[in-house]
Amino acid sequence: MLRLSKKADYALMAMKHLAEKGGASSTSAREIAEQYDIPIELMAKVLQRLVRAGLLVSTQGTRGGYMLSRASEAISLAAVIEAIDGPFTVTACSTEKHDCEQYGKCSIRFPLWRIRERIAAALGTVTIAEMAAEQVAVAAPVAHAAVVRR
Amino acid sequence: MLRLSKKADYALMAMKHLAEKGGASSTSAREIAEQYDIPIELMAKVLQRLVRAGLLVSTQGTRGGYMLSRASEAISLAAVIEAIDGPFTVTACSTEKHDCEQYGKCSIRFPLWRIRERIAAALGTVTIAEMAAEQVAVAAPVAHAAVVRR
DNA sequence: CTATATCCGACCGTGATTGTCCGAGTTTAT
DNA sequence: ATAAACTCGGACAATCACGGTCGGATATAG
Ligand code: SF4
Ligand code: SF4
Repeated sequence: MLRLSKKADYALMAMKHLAEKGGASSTSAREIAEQYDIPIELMAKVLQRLVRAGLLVSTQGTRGGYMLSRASEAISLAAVIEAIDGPFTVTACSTEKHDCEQYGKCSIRFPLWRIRERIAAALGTVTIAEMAAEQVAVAAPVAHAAVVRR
Repeated sequence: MLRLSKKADYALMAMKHLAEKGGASSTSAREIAEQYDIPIELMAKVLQRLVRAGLLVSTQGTRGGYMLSRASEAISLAAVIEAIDGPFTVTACSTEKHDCEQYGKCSIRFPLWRIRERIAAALGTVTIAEMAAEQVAVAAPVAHAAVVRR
C-alpha cells in the first residue's frame, strides 16, 4: 500500500527530536521513548540501526545517549527511511535483484521505474531540519504538481 | 518499505494490456493471465476489483471478458493502485482515521503529509496510455524533477 | 439445455512487521 | 572498587497483511 513502516515513523520522530535538541547534549533512548509513548526497547533498536547507518552517534555509559552525526540540514528523509527499511523499492524488481516470475514478459517495469525515481526525489529533497522547523513553505521542485487523480 | 503490492502490479499489467488491445473487443481473464504467467484465479480477482472501482466493464457468458471503461488517457496510475490496495496512506494516520497511539504527541505527521501529496501527484499525473505507449519522454508537469538523493 | 465465462466470498499458508526479553560490554558517579 | 545507568546485539514470540486457492452462483452464447 505504499506505506512506510512504523519503525521508520519512530525513527523520524526521534531524528526530529534530536534535531530540536541540537548540538552537544546527547539524549537517552528512554527519554525519547517516554516522550512519545514508544516501547523503550523498540526505540533503542531503531536508534541502533540509525547509528549503524551513520546517521547518529552513540555514547555509552551513564549519561550516555544519542546525537546527530551531522547537521540536521544534511540529513534527508530518504536517508532515514532507507536506514530502517532498507533500500526502498517500488516494485519487486528493484535495481538489481529481478526475482520476479514475469520479469521477461513484463512491460510495466520501465515506466514504473520512473515513478520510483520521482518518489526518491521527493523524499530526498526534504531534510530533517525542514521537518523540525515545521515550515509550511515547500521550496521543492515537485511542488506545484496538482493532484489529478479521479 | 514503500513498495506497491503485487496485485497492483498485476493490475497495471492488465490495464496496459487492455489499453493496447483497444476498443470494442473484450479480453478474457485467462488470456491475460496466461500471457504474463499470472495465476488465473488471482488475475480474475484483481480484474473484478477493477470492475468494482469502475475502471473496467465486464461482459459475462461465453466469449465474455473485460474492457476499459474509459479511454486509457483518462486513467491514472493512482486510480488503478487505489482500486486495488485501497486509498494509499504513507502513514498510519491517513486522512481521517488517526488510529495511532502517539497521534497527539506526534509532530511528524504534518510534514509527512506533504510527502504523501507529492507521491499522489506523481502517481496521478501518469496515465495508462502513457505507459502503454512506452514513451520514454514524460510530458508530465512533474517531469523536470531531477533525482537529487544521495 | 449445455458449455463457458464472469462473479463473489470465504479460506489458508507464508512471510514480513511489531514488539519483548535477556545477556554482555561500557562508562560514569560514589 | 563497586554499583548504577546506559548502550549494544541478537534471539524470540505474537500478530497481521499478502499472495494464492477453492467452490459455488450466475449469466450468456450457441
Ligand atoms: S511484474 Fe514487472 S514491474 Fe512488477 S516486479 Fe515483476 S518485472 Fe518488476
Ligand atoms: S500520528 Fe505520527 S506517528 Fe502516528 S502515524 Fe501519523 S505520523 Fe506516524
